[in-house]
Amino acid sequence: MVDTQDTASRARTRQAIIDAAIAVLGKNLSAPLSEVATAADVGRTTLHRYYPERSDLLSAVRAESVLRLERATEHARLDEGTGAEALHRLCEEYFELGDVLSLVFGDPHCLEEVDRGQSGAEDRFKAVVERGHRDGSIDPELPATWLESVLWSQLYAAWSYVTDSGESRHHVLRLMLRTLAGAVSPPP
Amino acid sequence: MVDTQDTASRARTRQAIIDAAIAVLGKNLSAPLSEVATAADVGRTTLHRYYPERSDLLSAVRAESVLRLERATEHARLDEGTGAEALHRLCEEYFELGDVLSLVFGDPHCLEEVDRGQSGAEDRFKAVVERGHRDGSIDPELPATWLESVLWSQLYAAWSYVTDSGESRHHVLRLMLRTLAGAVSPPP
DNA sequence: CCGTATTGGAACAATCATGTTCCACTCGGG
DNA sequence: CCCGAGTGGAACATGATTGTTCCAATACGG
Repeated sequence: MVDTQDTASRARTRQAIIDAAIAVLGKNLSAPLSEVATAADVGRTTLHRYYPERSDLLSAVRAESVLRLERATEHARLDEGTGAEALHRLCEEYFELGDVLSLVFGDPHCLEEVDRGQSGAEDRFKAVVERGHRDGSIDPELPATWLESVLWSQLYAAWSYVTDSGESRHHVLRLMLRTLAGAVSPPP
Repeated sequence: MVDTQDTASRARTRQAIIDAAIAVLGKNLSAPLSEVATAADVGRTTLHRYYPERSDLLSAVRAESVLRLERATEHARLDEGTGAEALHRLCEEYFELGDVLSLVFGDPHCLEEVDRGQSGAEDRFKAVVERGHRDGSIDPELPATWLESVLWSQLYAAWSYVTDSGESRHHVLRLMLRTLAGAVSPPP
């Protein structure tokens, strides 16, 4: 924290470390730091230079995840169309985050962080669901908190399915959007 | 393995260890053995007496999980009614397994184990889904492998929701069965 | 081309989970 | 009541991960 300034070179290294950390720690949150270093194509010494303690790296990784989630949420334009349509777009955007999904899903602390970091993320989600309840696109018996769980678990399931079933991202995204649409829509 | 016999007392201790291990390792697969021992209300020494190495404990825990899954599967009477009804019953039964869900979901090795242990578990599941495709109760665009992912992720989400939202098991089960029913049924 | 910034490797201490051994305690069945 | 099965605690060795230090090599900008 001594110098907030990063030269171009340092910025690149720092980003490489974060990216590698998201990938490695996403698969296994208690993976050794040496693995992260290797994945980042960086010496373990260098890693410690940028993030002296493991917890520092974790904080940075969580912050980066929050950042990407915020951007994705913006892209989803949550206040347009029906509630269900908004959820649909939100899933499309989140799905693109790839490894971040595994990380956020596997790290209990991370979701709390998202709610604190992103101003009122939880409230915004709740608002979307309740709009869906009113406009008839979302089953009113399903509370926002439960749908949040469903959304995250499906995203995680879909991303895992991509990585270890070999199906194309696009195809799996279609599958997930279909099951999710069915899950939230009111029964006929 | 010297004596396959357990006295009543040893059997009780062994079971306490397994139960504690399922609970603790379900929350965190790389939790230290001392935590398992504490949760089982047993000395670390005793734990090592029953399961000399960590891998021995893991094997035993996986075996117990497979056993419980087998029993639950039997109770579900997979060959009765429509495919969707069979899935519905399967979820009800699996949901009762509680902590086992977290464990199986969090341990990649465990599901493979289930498939090897339980004779053709994967095939039986596939058969149910395909029956559902034919009888019109399950959307034919959703392959069995994807539905298996959805089922497990929803079970995990539901169980987590119970443990850290405080809602009653029964209520959450209802929520889950509703979202799952919507997810698998063909679109109107 | 020079000098500084950045890096990677080696060697080290500290910590923690694991696995082992030994011994004293106690609980329960005969 | 007594004896053995079962247990728990303490102490120890080991290996892996973490965090630190120092130094030589290299890359990069001026």
